[in-house]
Amino acid sequence: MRVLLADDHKLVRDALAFYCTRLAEDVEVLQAETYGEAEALAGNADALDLIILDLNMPGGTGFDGVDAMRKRRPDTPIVILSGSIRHQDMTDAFDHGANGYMPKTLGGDAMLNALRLVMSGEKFIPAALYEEGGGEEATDGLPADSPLRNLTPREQDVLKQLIEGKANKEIAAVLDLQVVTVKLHMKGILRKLGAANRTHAVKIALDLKSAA
Amino acid sequence: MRVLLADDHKLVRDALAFYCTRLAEDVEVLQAETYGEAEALAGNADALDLIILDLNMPGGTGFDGVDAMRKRRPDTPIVILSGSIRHQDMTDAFDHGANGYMPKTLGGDAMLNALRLVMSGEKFIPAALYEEGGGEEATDGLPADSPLRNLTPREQDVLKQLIEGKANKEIAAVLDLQVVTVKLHMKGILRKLGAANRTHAVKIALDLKSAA
DNA sequence: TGGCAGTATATTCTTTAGTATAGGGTGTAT
DNA sequence: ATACACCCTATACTAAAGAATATACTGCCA
Repeated sequence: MRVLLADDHKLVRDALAFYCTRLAEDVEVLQAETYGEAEALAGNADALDLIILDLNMPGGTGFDGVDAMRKRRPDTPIVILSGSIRHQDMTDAFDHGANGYMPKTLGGDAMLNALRLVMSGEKFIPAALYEEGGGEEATDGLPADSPLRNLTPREQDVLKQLIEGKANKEIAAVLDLQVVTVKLHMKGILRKLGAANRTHAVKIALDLKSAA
Repeated sequence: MRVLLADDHKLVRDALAFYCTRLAEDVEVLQAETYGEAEALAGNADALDLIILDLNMPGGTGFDGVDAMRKRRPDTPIVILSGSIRHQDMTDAFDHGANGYMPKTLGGDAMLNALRLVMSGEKFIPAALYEEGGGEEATDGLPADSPLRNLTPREQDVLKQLIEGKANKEIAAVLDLQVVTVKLHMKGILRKLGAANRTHAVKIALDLKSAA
């Protein structure tokens, strides 16, 4: 049995590789540190029984690596590894053809069994995905654990303007601030939402709202 | 290890019991033909590692049997067996505290691995449940007069990446273009959507899509 | 065959976005 | 009283976005 394992953290790779050796009698684990390496390995390897991809790797552009891998290996089960349990990430993963989404918080036995399940042709959907859908809403329509709740009032003001597509200068004019101050709050928003830039922040914020 | 197995069809019970014996070294399977029998067994048995309940048993009134069993055994994983893959049944099952929902169409290996997964503390959610919600759209579902239709194919490619929050450099990498070319298409997008900047364009595009 | 739309690239430029660091002003809770 | 979180501003810098112009290749249509 051959497993392709891609993660930029050596520690995670080692732990995962150890689990993988317990999947069957003879398991060969091919390790990759980047999407590029992973694709190269996937191109060379004769047969693969399982592909494990970390979602956040340097040089990785979201789900493009997943798409590329799915295209290259249409029939090999792909499991997405992720540190987050963001609802959107999970649905995105399955929309991009993944066969499983494994939070790194998953325990060893559960992880092992999840991998077995995927290899037997089923999909592994973490309970968090379902529970999010059935969760109750707070009074203003946002889930209690929404990252949007972590924003300070001023940051929420800025975010509201940002979603309208306004530039920093315009936001500053509306809120009667200096542009530097808008940038300050913007930085807080990007950090708290885990966004790489303002446009990304808009997507994340709208996803969170529509999910609520 | 002790498993409680309730199903009114002897054939199903026998098949399941055989699978259960493969779950571990020494497995004791307690079989029940009705909810009443199952509850009696659950009351007597000292320890149970897994409970498997058929959804449609004579005398069974929907999920009442599940509720009763959950109340009697708050910490034992319960897997619901069902011939149907009705979406409502699945969500109901999880709402009533089930740890898994197994369609009888599930293959042997997959079934075995699903049971293992549940016993390791996770939930087993069949892919059918998710796929119901995440159904794909055959066409893009856009109105014929949508401004999005005025975009050239390449501009739509760029817009798609833009909505993901990607920077020009990243978009260029994904589409195998130079950054200047991305900017070219970007300018076309901004003009055709009447957007002042890329973030504004995302808002407009998402508004148009959600309105469709 | 010439015009046209779409695609792609290069160069140059100005503006905006984003990071970093530093400072000072509120409150409020311990 | 003194931390702490939030808020506002300033300076300085790098990176990215966006505009403008020019060149060039394709396919298509009249």
